[in-house]
Amino acid sequence: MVSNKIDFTNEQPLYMQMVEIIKQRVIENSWQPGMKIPSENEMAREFDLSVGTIKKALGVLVNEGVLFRRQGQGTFIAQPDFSRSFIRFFRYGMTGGKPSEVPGSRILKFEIVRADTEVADILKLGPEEKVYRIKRVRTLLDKPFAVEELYLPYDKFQGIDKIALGNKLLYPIYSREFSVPVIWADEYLQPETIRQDTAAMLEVDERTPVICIERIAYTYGDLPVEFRRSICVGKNFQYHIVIR
Amino acid sequence: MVSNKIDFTNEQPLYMQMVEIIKQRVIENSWQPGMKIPSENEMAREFDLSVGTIKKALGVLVNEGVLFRRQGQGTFIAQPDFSRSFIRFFRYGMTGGKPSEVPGSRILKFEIVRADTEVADILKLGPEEKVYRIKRVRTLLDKPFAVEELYLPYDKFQGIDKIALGNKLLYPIYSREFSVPVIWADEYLQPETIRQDTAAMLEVDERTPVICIERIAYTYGDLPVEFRRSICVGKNFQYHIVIR
DNA sequence: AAGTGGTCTAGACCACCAT
DNA sequence: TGGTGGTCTAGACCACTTT
Repeated sequence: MVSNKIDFTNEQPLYMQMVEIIKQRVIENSWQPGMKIPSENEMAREFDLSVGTIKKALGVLVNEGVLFRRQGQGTFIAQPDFSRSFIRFFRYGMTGGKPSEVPGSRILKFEIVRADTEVADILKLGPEEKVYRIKRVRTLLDKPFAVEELYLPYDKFQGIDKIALGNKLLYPIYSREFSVPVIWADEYLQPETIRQDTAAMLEVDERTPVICIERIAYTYGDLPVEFRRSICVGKNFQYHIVIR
Repeated sequence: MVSNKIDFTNEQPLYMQMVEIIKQRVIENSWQPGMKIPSENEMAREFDLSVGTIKKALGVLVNEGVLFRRQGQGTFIAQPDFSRSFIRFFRYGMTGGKPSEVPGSRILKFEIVRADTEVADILKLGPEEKVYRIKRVRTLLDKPFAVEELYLPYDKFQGIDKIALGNKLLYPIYSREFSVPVIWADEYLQPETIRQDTAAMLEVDERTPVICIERIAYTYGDLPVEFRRSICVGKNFQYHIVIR
Protein backbone atom coordinates (compact mmCIF):
# COMPACT_ATOMS: atom_id res chain seq x y z
CA MET A 1 0.00 0.00 0.00
CA VAL A 2 1.27 3.42 -0.93
CA SER A 3 0.38 6.36 1.27
CA ASN A 4 -0.53 9.71 -0.20
CA LYS A 5 1.62 11.60 2.26
CA ILE A 6 5.34 11.94 2.77
CA ASP A 7 6.64 10.18 5.87
CA PHE A 8 9.57 12.24 7.13
CA THR A 9 10.58 9.55 9.60
CA ASN A 10 10.77 6.88 6.86
CA GLU A 11 14.23 5.76 5.79
CA GLN A 12 13.08 5.83 2.14
CA PRO A 13 14.36 9.03 0.47
CA LEU A 14 11.73 11.74 0.23
CA TYR A 15 12.04 12.02 -3.54
CA MET A 16 11.45 8.27 -3.93
CA GLN A 17 8.35 8.51 -1.76
CA MET A 18 7.22 11.30 -4.05
CA VAL A 19 7.86 9.10 -7.09
CA GLU A 20 5.68 6.37 -5.59
CA ILE A 21 2.87 8.77 -4.77
CA ILE A 22 2.78 10.09 -8.33
CA LYS A 23 2.96 6.60 -9.81
CA GLN A 24 0.08 5.57 -7.59
CA ARG A 25 -2.06 8.38 -8.96
CA VAL A 26 -1.29 7.34 -12.50
CA ILE A 27 -2.09 3.70 -11.78
CA GLU A 28 -5.37 4.64 -10.12
CA ASN A 29 -6.16 6.75 -13.14
CA SER A 30 -6.84 9.77 -10.96
CA TRP A 31 -4.17 11.38 -13.12
CA GLN A 32 -4.84 10.47 -16.73
CA PRO A 33 -2.61 10.47 -19.80
CA GLY A 34 -2.12 13.91 -21.30
CA MET A 35 -3.20 15.67 -18.12
CA LYS A 36 -1.18 18.50 -16.69
CA ILE A 37 -0.11 17.86 -13.13
CA PRO A 38 0.51 20.56 -10.50
CA SER A 39 3.63 22.70 -10.86
CA GLU A 40 6.83 22.13 -8.94
CA ASN A 41 6.02 25.00 -6.60
CA GLU A 42 2.50 23.79 -5.89
CA MET A 43 3.70 20.28 -5.12
CA ALA A 44 6.54 21.58 -2.97
CA ARG A 45 3.98 23.49 -0.90
CA GLU A 46 1.46 20.63 -0.81
CA PHE A 47 3.96 18.04 0.41
CA ASP A 48 6.14 20.40 2.40
CA LEU A 49 9.26 19.58 0.39
CA SER A 50 11.80 21.81 -1.31
CA VAL A 51 11.44 22.44 -5.01
CA GLY A 52 14.73 20.62 -5.58
CA THR A 53 13.34 17.41 -4.12
CA ILE A 54 10.25 17.64 -6.31
CA LYS A 55 12.49 18.26 -9.32
CA LYS A 56 14.46 15.13 -8.53
CA ALA A 57 11.32 13.01 -8.24
CA LEU A 58 9.92 14.37 -11.50
CA GLY A 59 13.29 13.70 -13.17
CA VAL A 60 13.07 10.04 -12.24
CA LEU A 61 9.57 9.77 -13.68
CA VAL A 62 10.52 11.57 -16.89
CA ASN A 63 13.36 9.13 -17.20
CA GLU A 64 10.99 6.21 -16.80
CA GLY A 65 8.70 7.66 -19.43
CA VAL A 66 5.80 8.20 -17.04
CA LEU A 67 5.88 12.00 -17.34
CA PHE A 68 7.09 14.55 -19.83
CA ARG A 69 7.82 18.22 -19.19
CA ARG A 70 7.64 21.33 -21.33
CA GLN A 71 9.43 24.47 -20.32
CA GLY A 72 6.95 27.30 -19.85
CA GLN A 73 3.96 24.95 -19.91
CA GLY A 74 4.13 22.33 -17.22
CA THR A 75 4.51 18.64 -16.43
CA PHE A 76 2.20 16.10 -18.04
CA ILE A 77 1.26 12.45 -17.78
CA ALA A 78 2.75 10.65 -20.78
CA GLN A 79 0.67 8.60 -23.17
CA PRO A 80 1.54 4.93 -22.92
CA ASP A 81 3.97 4.31 -25.75
CA PHE A 82 3.41 1.43 -28.10
CA SER A 83 6.03 2.46 -30.56
CA ARG A 84 8.21 -0.44 -29.57
CA SER A 85 5.46 -3.02 -29.74
CA PHE A 86 4.35 -5.41 -32.40
CA ILE A 87 3.74 -2.85 -35.11
CA ARG A 88 7.21 -1.45 -35.20
CA PHE A 89 8.83 -4.82 -35.24
CA PHE A 90 7.53 -5.67 -38.63
CA ARG A 91 8.81 -3.99 -41.69
CA TYR A 92 7.41 -4.46 -45.09
CA GLY A 93 10.06 -5.46 -47.56
CA MET A 94 13.47 -6.96 -47.02
CA THR A 95 15.24 -3.78 -47.98
CA GLY A 96 13.75 -2.04 -44.97
CA GLY A 97 13.18 1.11 -46.99
CA LYS A 98 9.57 1.90 -46.20
CA PRO A 99 8.32 2.64 -42.72
CA SER A 100 5.88 0.12 -41.35
CA GLU A 101 2.20 0.20 -42.09
CA VAL A 102 -0.27 -0.36 -39.28
CA PRO A 103 -1.31 -4.00 -39.48
CA GLY A 104 -4.96 -4.94 -39.80
CA SER A 105 -6.70 -7.99 -38.42
CA ARG A 106 -9.67 -10.25 -38.97
CA ILE A 107 -11.14 -12.17 -36.08
CA LEU A 108 -11.65 -15.89 -36.66
CA LYS A 109 -12.75 -17.05 -33.26
CA PHE A 110 -13.83 -15.37 -30.05
CA GLU A 111 -14.72 -17.46 -27.02
CA ILE A 112 -14.62 -17.75 -23.26
CA VAL A 113 -12.97 -20.90 -21.95
CA ARG A 114 -11.29 -22.25 -18.83
CA ALA A 115 -7.55 -21.63 -18.98
CA ASP A 116 -5.53 -24.73 -19.59
CA THR A 117 -2.56 -25.32 -17.31
CA GLU A 118 -0.02 -23.62 -19.60
CA VAL A 119 -2.05 -20.44 -20.01
CA ALA A 120 -3.08 -20.38 -16.36
CA ASP A 121 0.55 -20.65 -15.39
CA ILE A 122 1.63 -17.87 -17.70
CA LEU A 123 -1.18 -15.50 -16.75
CA LYS A 124 -0.87 -16.42 -13.07
CA LEU A 125 -4.47 -17.54 -12.83
CA GLY A 126 -5.93 -20.01 -10.38
CA PRO A 127 -7.30 -23.34 -11.58
CA GLU A 128 -10.75 -23.12 -13.12
CA GLU A 129 -10.34 -19.43 -13.96
CA LYS A 130 -11.71 -18.28 -17.30
CA VAL A 131 -9.99 -16.52 -20.17
CA TYR A 132 -10.98 -14.96 -23.44
CA ARG A 133 -9.46 -16.86 -26.32
CA ILE A 134 -9.25 -14.90 -29.52
CA LYS A 135 -7.90 -16.11 -32.82
CA ARG A 136 -7.22 -13.72 -35.65
CA VAL A 137 -5.39 -13.28 -38.92
CA ARG A 138 -3.14 -10.26 -39.17
CA THR A 139 -2.59 -8.44 -42.41
CA LEU A 140 -0.32 -5.83 -43.88
CA LEU A 141 -1.53 -4.06 -47.00
CA ASP A 142 -4.36 -6.62 -47.15
CA LYS A 143 -1.95 -9.53 -47.33
CA PRO A 144 -2.11 -12.01 -44.42
CA PHE A 145 1.23 -12.45 -42.70
CA ALA A 146 0.42 -14.01 -39.34
CA VAL A 147 -2.09 -16.08 -37.41
CA GLU A 148 -2.46 -15.12 -33.80
CA GLU A 149 -3.98 -16.69 -30.74
CA LEU A 150 -4.58 -14.45 -27.74
CA TYR A 151 -5.46 -15.19 -24.14
CA LEU A 152 -6.86 -12.53 -21.81
CA PRO A 153 -7.87 -13.05 -18.17
CA TYR A 154 -11.67 -12.98 -18.03
CA ASP A 155 -11.87 -10.98 -14.84
CA LYS A 156 -9.70 -8.11 -16.08
CA PHE A 157 -11.37 -7.80 -19.47
CA GLN A 158 -14.97 -8.65 -18.59
CA GLY A 159 -17.29 -7.29 -21.26
CA ILE A 160 -14.72 -6.96 -24.03
CA ASP A 161 -16.53 -7.82 -27.23
CA LYS A 162 -15.72 -9.17 -30.61
CA ILE A 163 -17.19 -6.32 -32.59
CA ALA A 164 -15.37 -3.63 -30.65
CA LEU A 165 -12.08 -5.38 -31.31
CA GLY A 166 -12.73 -5.53 -35.04
CA ASN A 167 -9.83 -4.25 -37.05
CA LYS A 168 -8.20 -2.38 -34.18
CA LEU A 169 -4.98 -2.36 -32.23
CA LEU A 170 -5.51 -3.97 -28.86
CA TYR A 171 -3.17 -2.22 -26.44
CA PRO A 172 -4.84 1.19 -26.69
CA ILE A 173 -8.15 -0.58 -26.01
CA TYR A 174 -6.74 -2.36 -22.96
CA SER A 175 -5.56 0.97 -21.66
CA ARG A 176 -8.58 3.13 -22.45
CA GLU A 177 -11.44 0.76 -21.81
CA PHE A 178 -10.04 -1.48 -19.10
CA SER A 179 -7.37 0.63 -17.37
CA VAL A 180 -4.84 -2.05 -18.12
CA PRO A 181 -1.93 -0.34 -19.89
CA VAL A 182 0.74 -2.65 -21.24
CA ILE A 183 4.05 -1.52 -19.81
CA TRP A 184 6.46 -4.18 -20.93
CA ALA A 185 6.54 -7.59 -22.51
CA ASP A 186 8.59 -10.73 -22.86
CA GLU A 187 8.96 -12.28 -26.28
CA TYR A 188 10.24 -15.69 -27.30
CA LEU A 189 10.98 -16.37 -30.94
CA GLN A 190 11.48 -19.74 -32.54
CA PRO A 191 11.60 -21.04 -36.08
CA GLU A 192 8.93 -23.61 -36.79
CA THR A 193 7.41 -25.65 -39.54
CA ILE A 194 4.02 -24.40 -40.50
CA ARG A 195 0.93 -26.48 -39.77
CA GLN A 196 -1.31 -27.46 -42.61
CA ASP A 197 -4.38 -25.50 -41.53
CA THR A 198 -2.29 -22.43 -40.76
CA ALA A 199 -0.68 -22.60 -44.18
CA ALA A 200 -4.10 -22.51 -45.74
CA MET A 201 -5.16 -19.47 -43.73
CA LEU A 202 -2.02 -17.60 -44.68
CA GLU A 203 -2.31 -18.63 -48.30
CA VAL A 204 1.15 -20.16 -48.47
CA ASP A 205 2.38 -23.65 -49.17
CA GLU A 206 3.40 -26.08 -46.50
CA ARG A 207 7.12 -25.68 -46.77
CA THR A 208 7.04 -21.95 -46.04
CA PRO A 209 9.35 -21.05 -43.14
CA VAL A 210 7.70 -19.31 -40.20
CA ILE A 211 8.61 -17.77 -36.86
CA CYS A 212 6.56 -18.51 -33.80
CA ILE A 213 6.48 -15.50 -31.48
CA GLU A 214 5.18 -15.96 -27.97
CA ARG A 215 4.58 -12.80 -26.04
CA ILE A 216 3.62 -12.23 -22.43
CA ALA A 217 2.51 -8.64 -21.86
CA TYR A 218 2.62 -7.06 -18.42
CA THR A 219 1.00 -4.06 -16.79
CA TYR A 220 2.00 -2.16 -13.66
CA GLY A 221 3.31 -4.35 -10.89
CA ASP A 222 4.59 -6.93 -13.40
CA LEU A 223 1.12 -8.40 -13.62
CA PRO A 224 0.67 -10.52 -16.77
CA VAL A 225 -2.37 -9.39 -18.75
CA GLU A 226 -2.04 -11.02 -22.13
CA PHE A 227 -0.50 -14.07 -23.68
CA ARG A 228 -0.30 -14.30 -27.44
CA ARG A 229 1.22 -16.75 -29.84
CA SER A 230 1.79 -15.56 -33.38
CA ILE A 231 2.80 -17.64 -36.35
CA CYS A 232 4.44 -15.29 -38.85
CA VAL A 233 5.45 -16.06 -42.40
CA GLY A 234 8.78 -14.62 -43.38
CA LYS A 235 8.10 -13.76 -46.98
CA ASN A 236 8.74 -10.04 -47.22
CA PHE A 237 8.50 -9.60 -43.49
CA GLN A 238 11.14 -9.04 -40.93
CA TYR A 239 11.30 -8.75 -37.18
CA HIS A 240 13.46 -5.82 -36.27
CA ILE A 241 14.91 -4.92 -32.92
CA VAL A 242 17.39 -2.40 -31.61
CA ILE A 243 19.58 -3.64 -28.78
CA ARG A 244 20.79 -0.91 -26.46
CA MET B 1 35.82 17.98 -31.58
CA VAL B 2 35.29 18.06 -27.84
CA SER B 3 37.30 20.50 -25.74
CA ASN B 4 38.69 19.49 -22.40
CA LYS B 5 37.60 22.70 -20.74
CA ILE B 6 34.25 24.16 -19.81
CA ASP B 7 33.20 27.11 -21.97
CA PHE B 8 31.17 29.40 -19.72
CA THR B 9 30.02 31.52 -22.66
CA ASN B 10 28.66 28.46 -24.50
CA GLU B 11 24.89 28.07 -24.67
CA GLN B 12 25.29 24.35 -23.95
CA PRO B 13 24.53 23.66 -20.27
CA LEU B 14 27.65 23.28 -18.14
CA TYR B 15 26.68 19.81 -16.94
CA MET B 16 26.24 18.63 -20.53
CA GLN B 17 29.68 19.95 -21.43
CA MET B 18 30.97 18.01 -18.45
CA VAL B 19 29.22 14.87 -19.72
CA GLU B 20 30.91 15.26 -23.09
CA ILE B 21 34.33 15.78 -21.57
CA ILE B 22 34.03 12.62 -19.51
CA LYS B 23 32.70 10.62 -22.44
CA GLN B 24 35.62 11.83 -24.52
CA ARG B 25 38.06 10.52 -21.96
CA VAL B 26 36.36 7.15 -21.97
CA ILE B 27 36.37 6.99 -25.77
CA GLU B 28 40.05 7.92 -25.90
CA ASN B 29 40.70 5.22 -23.34
CA SER B 30 42.54 7.68 -21.13
CA TRP B 31 40.00 6.58 -18.56
CA GLN B 32 39.68 2.82 -18.71
CA PRO B 33 36.92 0.46 -17.56
CA GLY B 34 37.02 -0.23 -13.84
CA MET B 35 39.13 2.83 -13.11
CA LYS B 36 38.20 5.21 -10.33
CA ILE B 37 37.73 8.75 -11.57
CA PRO B 38 38.32 11.90 -9.49
CA SER B 39 35.83 12.69 -6.73
CA GLU B 40 33.04 15.22 -7.07
CA ASN B 41 34.99 17.77 -5.06
CA GLU B 42 38.16 17.36 -7.09
CA MET B 43 36.31 17.75 -10.36
CA ALA B 44 34.37 20.73 -9.06
CA ARG B 45 37.68 22.42 -8.23
CA GLU B 46 39.36 21.37 -11.48
CA PHE B 47 36.61 22.67 -13.74
CA ASP B 48 35.51 25.54 -11.50
CA LEU B 49 31.96 24.23 -11.20
CA SER B 50 29.77 23.66 -8.19
CA VAL B 51 29.52 20.15 -6.79
CA GLY B 52 25.84 20.10 -7.74
CA THR B 53 26.66 20.56 -11.41
CA ILE B 54 29.21 17.75 -11.30
CA LYS B 55 26.65 15.55 -9.54
CA LYS B 56 24.15 16.21 -12.32
CA ALA B 57 26.67 15.33 -15.05
CA LEU B 58 27.67 12.13 -13.26
CA GLY B 59 24.00 11.26 -12.83
CA VAL B 60 23.49 11.43 -16.59
CA LEU B 61 26.44 9.14 -17.21
CA VAL B 62 25.36 6.66 -14.56
CA ASN B 63 22.00 6.62 -16.25
CA GLU B 64 23.60 5.88 -19.59
CA GLY B 65 25.60 3.07 -18.05
CA VAL B 66 28.97 4.76 -18.66
CA LEU B 67 29.76 5.16 -14.96
CA PHE B 68 28.76 3.56 -11.71
CA ARG B 69 29.11 4.99 -8.23
CA ARG B 70 29.64 3.49 -4.80
CA GLN B 71 28.95 5.45 -1.68
CA GLY B 72 32.09 5.81 0.38
CA GLN B 73 34.32 4.56 -2.44
CA GLY B 74 34.02 6.71 -5.51
CA THR B 75 32.88 6.89 -9.13
CA PHE B 76 34.12 4.33 -11.65
CA ILE B 77 34.15 3.69 -15.38
CA ALA B 78 31.70 0.89 -16.09
CA GLN B 79 32.68 -2.27 -17.89
CA PRO B 80 31.00 -2.48 -21.27
CA ASP B 81 27.98 -4.65 -20.72
CA PHE B 82 27.38 -7.58 -23.00
CA SER B 83 24.61 -9.06 -20.96
CA ARG B 84 22.04 -8.07 -23.50
CA SER B 85 23.96 -9.38 -26.48
CA PHE B 86 23.93 -12.68 -28.27
CA ILE B 87 24.49 -14.85 -25.22
CA ARG B 88 21.47 -13.79 -23.28
CA PHE B 89 19.17 -14.08 -26.21
CA PHE B 90 19.54 -17.76 -26.46
CA ARG B 91 18.13 -20.08 -23.92
CA TYR B 92 18.67 -23.73 -23.82
CA GLY B 93 15.46 -25.65 -23.70
CA MET B 94 11.93 -24.65 -24.61
CA THR B 95 10.82 -24.52 -21.05
CA GLY B 96 13.22 -21.68 -20.40
CA GLY B 97 14.09 -23.10 -17.02
CA LYS B 98 17.86 -23.09 -17.12
CA PRO B 99 19.93 -19.94 -17.49
CA SER B 100 21.93 -19.65 -20.67
CA GLU B 101 25.33 -21.18 -21.12
CA VAL B 102 28.09 -19.22 -22.80
CA PRO B 103 28.18 -20.35 -26.41
CA GLY B 104 31.36 -21.71 -27.93
CA SER B 105 32.55 -21.44 -31.51
CA ARG B 106 34.72 -23.14 -34.10
CA ILE B 107 36.22 -21.11 -36.90
CA LEU B 108 35.69 -22.52 -40.39
CA LYS B 109 37.09 -19.75 -42.53
CA PHE B 110 39.15 -16.63 -41.92
CA GLU B 111 40.08 -14.38 -44.83
CA ILE B 112 40.65 -10.84 -45.98
CA VAL B 113 38.57 -9.81 -48.97
CA ARG B 114 37.27 -6.69 -50.69
CA ALA B 115 33.85 -5.81 -49.34
CA ASP B 116 31.04 -6.49 -51.75
CA THR B 117 28.52 -3.70 -52.28
CA GLU B 118 26.07 -4.95 -49.65
CA VAL B 119 28.68 -5.22 -46.91
CA ALA B 120 30.40 -1.97 -47.92
CA ASP B 121 27.05 -0.22 -47.73
CA ILE B 122 26.25 -1.63 -44.29
CA LEU B 123 29.69 -0.95 -42.81
CA LYS B 124 29.88 2.45 -44.50
CA LEU B 125 33.08 1.60 -46.35
CA GLY B 126 34.35 3.09 -49.58
CA PRO B 127 34.61 0.96 -52.70
CA GLU B 128 37.65 -1.29 -52.78
CA GLU B 129 37.97 -1.29 -49.00
CA LYS B 130 38.91 -4.55 -47.37
CA VAL B 131 37.14 -6.54 -44.68
CA TYR B 132 37.82 -9.59 -42.57
CA ARG B 133 35.36 -12.34 -43.41
CA ILE B 134 35.01 -14.94 -40.72
CA LYS B 135 32.81 -17.98 -40.81
CA ARG B 136 32.20 -20.05 -37.72
CA VAL B 137 29.94 -22.62 -36.16
CA ARG B 138 28.48 -21.75 -32.80
CA THR B 139 27.78 -24.33 -30.15
CA LEU B 140 25.95 -24.68 -26.88
CA LEU B 141 26.94 -27.57 -24.68
CA ASP B 142 28.98 -28.89 -27.61
CA LYS B 143 25.95 -29.04 -29.86
CA PRO B 144 26.08 -26.82 -32.95
CA PHE B 145 23.10 -24.47 -33.17
CA ALA B 146 24.17 -21.77 -35.64
CA VAL B 147 26.42 -20.95 -38.55
CA GLU B 148 27.69 -17.41 -38.58
CA GLU B 149 29.35 -15.17 -41.13
CA LEU B 150 31.04 -12.02 -39.83
CA TYR B 151 32.40 -8.96 -41.58
CA LEU B 152 34.82 -6.57 -39.86
CA PRO B 153 36.36 -3.46 -41.43
CA TYR B 154 40.00 -4.22 -42.14
CA ASP B 155 41.33 -0.85 -41.03
CA LYS B 156 39.70 -0.97 -37.60
CA PHE B 157 40.71 -4.53 -36.82
CA GLN B 158 44.08 -4.73 -38.51
CA GLY B 159 46.11 -7.57 -37.03
CA ILE B 160 43.20 -9.52 -35.56
CA ASP B 161 44.07 -13.15 -35.95
CA LYS B 162 42.36 -16.44 -36.26
CA ILE B 163 44.04 -18.13 -33.36
CA ALA B 164 43.34 -15.33 -30.92
CA LEU B 165 39.66 -15.50 -31.79
CA GLY B 166 39.52 -19.21 -31.15
CA ASN B 167 36.69 -20.21 -28.89
CA LYS B 168 36.13 -16.72 -27.50
CA LEU B 169 33.45 -14.07 -27.32
CA LEU B 170 34.22 -11.31 -29.77
CA TYR B 171 32.90 -8.12 -28.24
CA PRO B 172 35.26 -8.11 -25.26
CA ILE B 173 38.12 -8.59 -27.77
CA TYR B 174 36.93 -5.69 -29.91
CA SER B 175 36.86 -3.53 -26.83
CA ARG B 176 40.10 -4.60 -25.15
CA GLU B 177 42.37 -5.16 -28.13
CA PHE B 178 41.03 -2.66 -30.65
CA SER B 179 39.35 0.03 -28.53
CA VAL B 180 36.14 -0.57 -30.40
CA PRO B 181 33.45 -1.23 -27.79
CA VAL B 182 30.09 -2.32 -29.15
CA ILE B 183 27.50 0.07 -27.77
CA TRP B 184 24.35 -0.93 -29.57
CA ALA B 185 23.14 -3.06 -32.42
CA ASP B 186 20.38 -3.49 -34.93
CA GLU B 187 18.98 -6.96 -35.52
CA TYR B 188 16.74 -8.28 -38.25
CA LEU B 189 15.17 -11.70 -37.88
CA GLN B 190 13.58 -13.75 -40.58
CA PRO B 191 12.45 -17.35 -40.93
CA GLU B 192 14.24 -19.16 -43.71
CA THR B 193 14.66 -22.55 -45.28
CA ILE B 194 18.00 -24.05 -44.51
CA ARG B 195 20.57 -24.50 -47.27
CA GLN B 196 21.92 -27.92 -47.92
CA ASP B 197 25.54 -27.25 -46.92
CA THR B 198 24.43 -25.42 -43.79
CA ALA B 199 22.20 -28.31 -42.81
CA ALA B 200 25.18 -30.63 -43.01
CA MET B 201 27.30 -28.38 -40.83
CA LEU B 202 24.60 -28.15 -38.20
CA GLU B 203 23.93 -31.85 -38.35
CA VAL B 204 20.23 -31.48 -39.08
CA ASP B 205 18.09 -32.54 -41.98
CA GLU B 206 17.03 -30.23 -44.75
CA ARG B 207 13.53 -29.52 -43.58
CA THR B 208 14.66 -28.10 -40.24
CA PRO B 209 13.24 -24.62 -39.68
CA VAL B 210 15.81 -21.86 -39.05
CA ILE B 211 15.95 -18.16 -38.22
CA CYS B 212 18.32 -15.88 -40.07
CA ILE B 213 19.57 -13.12 -37.79
CA GLU B 214 21.37 -10.19 -39.33
CA ARG B 215 23.07 -7.89 -36.91
CA ILE B 216 24.82 -4.59 -37.42
CA ALA B 217 26.83 -3.60 -34.35
CA TYR B 218 27.79 -0.01 -33.65
CA THR B 219 30.36 1.72 -31.50
CA TYR B 220 30.49 5.29 -30.25
CA GLY B 221 29.27 7.83 -32.75
CA ASP B 222 26.93 5.28 -34.34
CA LEU B 223 29.81 3.92 -36.39
CA PRO B 224 29.12 0.41 -37.73
CA VAL B 225 31.90 -1.98 -36.76
CA GLU B 226 30.55 -5.44 -37.43
CA PHE B 227 28.03 -7.12 -39.66
CA ARG B 228 27.06 -10.68 -38.94
CA ARG B 229 24.56 -13.07 -40.38
CA SER B 230 23.64 -16.08 -38.28
CA ILE B 231 21.60 -19.06 -39.35
CA CYS B 232 20.12 -20.58 -36.18
CA VAL B 233 18.28 -23.85 -35.85
CA GLY B 234 15.25 -23.74 -33.62
CA LYS B 235 15.43 -27.15 -32.08
CA ASN B 236 15.67 -26.55 -28.35
CA PHE B 237 16.76 -22.96 -28.87
CA GLN B 238 14.88 -19.76 -28.46
CA TYR B 239 15.52 -16.10 -29.06
CA HIS B 240 14.36 -14.12 -26.07
CA ILE B 241 13.86 -10.42 -25.74
CA VAL B 242 12.36 -8.09 -23.18
CA ILE B 243 10.53 -5.12 -24.60
CA ARG B 244 10.46 -2.09 -22.34
C1' DA C 1 39.15 10.47 11.27
C1' DA C 2 38.92 11.63 6.61
C1' DG C 3 36.95 11.10 2.30
C1' DT C 4 33.33 9.43 -0.63
C1' DG C 5 28.74 9.62 -2.66
C1' DG C 6 23.42 10.35 -1.37
C1' DT C 7 19.93 13.44 0.12
C1' DC C 8 17.87 17.83 0.89
C1' DT C 9 17.38 22.72 1.21
C1' DA C 10 16.90 27.71 -0.23
C1' DG C 11 17.56 30.62 -3.43
C1' DA C 12 19.19 32.84 -7.81
C1' DC C 13 18.81 33.53 -12.68
C1' DC C 14 17.34 32.12 -17.19
C1' DA C 15 14.42 30.65 -21.39
C1' DC C 16 10.10 29.68 -22.71
C1' DC C 17 4.99 30.05 -22.99
C1' DA C 18 0.42 31.81 -22.22
C1' DT C 19 -2.31 35.83 -21.24
C1' DT D 1 3.50 40.03 -17.00
C1' DG D 2 3.40 36.05 -14.33
C1' DG D 3 4.00 31.23 -14.25
C1' DT D 4 6.45 27.28 -15.92
C1' DG D 5 10.40 24.28 -16.13
C1' DG D 6 15.89 24.30 -16.80
C1' DT D 7 20.26 25.43 -14.88
C1' DC D 8 23.43 26.50 -11.30
C1' DT D 9 25.17 27.58 -6.80
C1' DA D 10 26.54 26.99 -1.82
C1' DG D 11 26.06 24.63 1.85
C1' DA D 12 24.15 21.28 5.31
C1' DC D 13 23.70 16.70 7.02
C1' DC D 14 23.87 11.77 6.43
C1' DA D 15 25.50 6.82 5.40
C1' DC D 16 29.07 4.32 4.00
C1' DT D 17 34.02 2.83 3.22
C1' DT D 18 38.79 3.12 3.82
C1' DT D 19 42.87 4.23 6.42
